[in-house]
Amino acid sequence: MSSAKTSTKNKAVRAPGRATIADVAKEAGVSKATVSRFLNHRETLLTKDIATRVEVAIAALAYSPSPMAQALKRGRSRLIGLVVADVTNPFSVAVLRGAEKACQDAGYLLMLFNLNNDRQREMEAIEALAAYQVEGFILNTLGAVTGAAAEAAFHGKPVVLVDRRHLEMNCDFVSLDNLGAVRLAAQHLIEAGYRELLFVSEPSRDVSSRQERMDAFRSFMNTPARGVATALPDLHGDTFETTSDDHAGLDSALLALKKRAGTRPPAIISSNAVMSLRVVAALARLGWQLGRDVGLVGFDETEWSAYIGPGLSTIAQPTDELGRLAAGCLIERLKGLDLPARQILLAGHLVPRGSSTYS
Amino acid sequence: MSSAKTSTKNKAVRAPGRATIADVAKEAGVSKATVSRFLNHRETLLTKDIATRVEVAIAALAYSPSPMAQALKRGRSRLIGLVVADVTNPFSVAVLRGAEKACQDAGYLLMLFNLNNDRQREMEAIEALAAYQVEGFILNTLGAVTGAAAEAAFHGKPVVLVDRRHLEMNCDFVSLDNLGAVRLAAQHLIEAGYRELLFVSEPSRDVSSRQERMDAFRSFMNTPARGVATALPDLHGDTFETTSDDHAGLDSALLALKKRAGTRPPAIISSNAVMSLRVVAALARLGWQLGRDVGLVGFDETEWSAYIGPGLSTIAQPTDELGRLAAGCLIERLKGLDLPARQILLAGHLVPRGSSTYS
DNA sequence: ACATTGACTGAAACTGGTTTCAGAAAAATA
DNA sequence: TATTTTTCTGAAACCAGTTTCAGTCAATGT
Repeated sequence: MSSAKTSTKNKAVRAPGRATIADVAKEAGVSKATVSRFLNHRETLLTKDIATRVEVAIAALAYSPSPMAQALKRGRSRLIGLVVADVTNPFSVAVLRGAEKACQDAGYLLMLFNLNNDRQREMEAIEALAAYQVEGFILNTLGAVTGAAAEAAFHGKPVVLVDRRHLEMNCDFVSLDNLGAVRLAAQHLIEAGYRELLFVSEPSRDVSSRQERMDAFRSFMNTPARGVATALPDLHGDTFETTSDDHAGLDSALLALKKRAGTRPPAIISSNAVMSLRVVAALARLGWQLGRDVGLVGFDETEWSAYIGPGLSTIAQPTDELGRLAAGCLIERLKGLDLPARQILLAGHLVPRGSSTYS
Repeated sequence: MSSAKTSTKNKAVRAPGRATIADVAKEAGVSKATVSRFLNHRETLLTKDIATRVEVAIAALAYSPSPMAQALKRGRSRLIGLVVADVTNPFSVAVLRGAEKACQDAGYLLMLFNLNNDRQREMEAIEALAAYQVEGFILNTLGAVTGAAAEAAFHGKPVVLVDRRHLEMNCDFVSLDNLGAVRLAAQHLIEAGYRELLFVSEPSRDVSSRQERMDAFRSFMNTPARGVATALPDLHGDTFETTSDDHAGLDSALLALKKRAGTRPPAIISSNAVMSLRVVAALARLGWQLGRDVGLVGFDETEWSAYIGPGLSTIAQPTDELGRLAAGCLIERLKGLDLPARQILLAGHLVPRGSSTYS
């Protein structure tokens, strides 16, 4: 048994690459199977003597098993695929961050794919990630991959949708409670004294969260009993969608809003941070003062919200929590729990600032 | 030869998972080796007849090879590891985006690891990525992994540093031309009429870009001949470092600055977007008006820069280009080119706005 | 003291590819 | 036509692990 000891050091030369399980086995004078057992079942089914021998060998060679090889045999790669429509969106990044943290804690690594808002790339992304045997997907996308194609690509692997739901897909969904959030924003503006409201959004087609927010706004404005404000005959709301290049359209929509409002300043709800900035830019073009000439509440709290003009009132989303929950849902399923599809809606909260102060 | 045709359809049942090379081989009535040859050398060394048979089989089974298995055998995984100190930093995200694009174009996928500014995690990150056989690293980190440990972890794989250089590492480095950028900012403020300058930065220890910017500022202020302004006896500059929780410290530094400046408004250069916001917050606490009471030029152009107060003057970094170049450098090396370590410094440009208008 | 049981361990097969090696068929040469 | 060469293909080994299977050995039962 001590004959192996003689040749302890003369084969550590294998220049490149890392030590393999075979190296460890040789070093410890045992079989690959035993080393593998040590790795996976260490306490049970291994003699203390041999276990320590393997342990020493592993330490000596600084061995760590190749996840690639493990993935190949087990089919489990400890990888989670994250597809984001647009990394530039601070919301996406915040979610990404939460998800990344949860994954790290659970021993998973994230593979990232950014679509750059290109629908074409969605299928590509999912296939690329699937090829790498990711065990599950977190999707914040346009939903271009549906039906049979999706089934094939996901191949039974769990999927969690964040912020944007795809109706055809029966899977977990984690998002802001858009209905409640819109109500929060509208209620706040009404209580602040504004009567003429406009909800502005980027094109809502194919993006469920935008649709939900617009629908929620319309429904809120049409409901006779509006909480605190039951009898406000002069209250009126409208919605407006605009693409990122159509400055003129946005400007004229705002002018029309002003005209409708008469002497009283109107107010705007913008559907996300990108949209908020576009509104702020439009107001700058028109020479209107935020808060004085027009009220504004924007979805998405950011680090800069407080410093735009008199401070931008926002609906803050629990982004970190959303990301963590998304990853959490996925990991639960990866542990084998066979739950029905869940919808998790988290409440947002209002951060009132100068932009929604009627004066 | 046509006997194989009879059993074309009866084994397509293998419920889960994707088709393997063995399936394709069976379907086409050839060996795995032949299929592999088709995949890798299609034109050469394969009869036209057989090639088409394989091609058809591949199409029929919607086969695509497993990158995992390929990685295992070849040692090449088509994966690039990206380690970011802090995904919340818009600069990091912008770089990430550029890098991701370049990687996609070259057929690589990014594996992302976020350190959340935790030095401890850096080694962890690199080892995790190395375990997955990433072919190279793009690092925007604290540089906690050095010397022998680094050698072992990187194992000869190419590394590109972005924005933050680690002196001990001899590898490609892509960054803003900090010297030029600082000069741009300072020159601009001086020309605008400011005479008392303060460079504020987050703690510069271990972050080369912050050090370089501070050094550049000091050296610029000490140089007798300052371009346009040769004889400005009242010109004076100072630097200040502050942690993110020390509001009071920043406030008093600004008060001291104001005192030094006397009747004339002083000006500030902030070393990145995060710092800019902290300065803006401090100014809000002190009740000072940006531009009127104090000038400000901040590093990093963002979507919101234009809307902070009278508009925040910035030094815009070519972030997208930085990311693309970083990935590009790496991919070049992966193609086998054996170049010496390069330093690529890109010029920033000034975006003047209201915050640096002396009035 | 002998049979049976149980606990450990190693050899070998397997994951899904690539590559070497050697053999068969076809083409080129004598 | 016989021999050599070339071209193409398949069997098998390999990558780095896991898992099954069968066998060794000591401990227990009778």
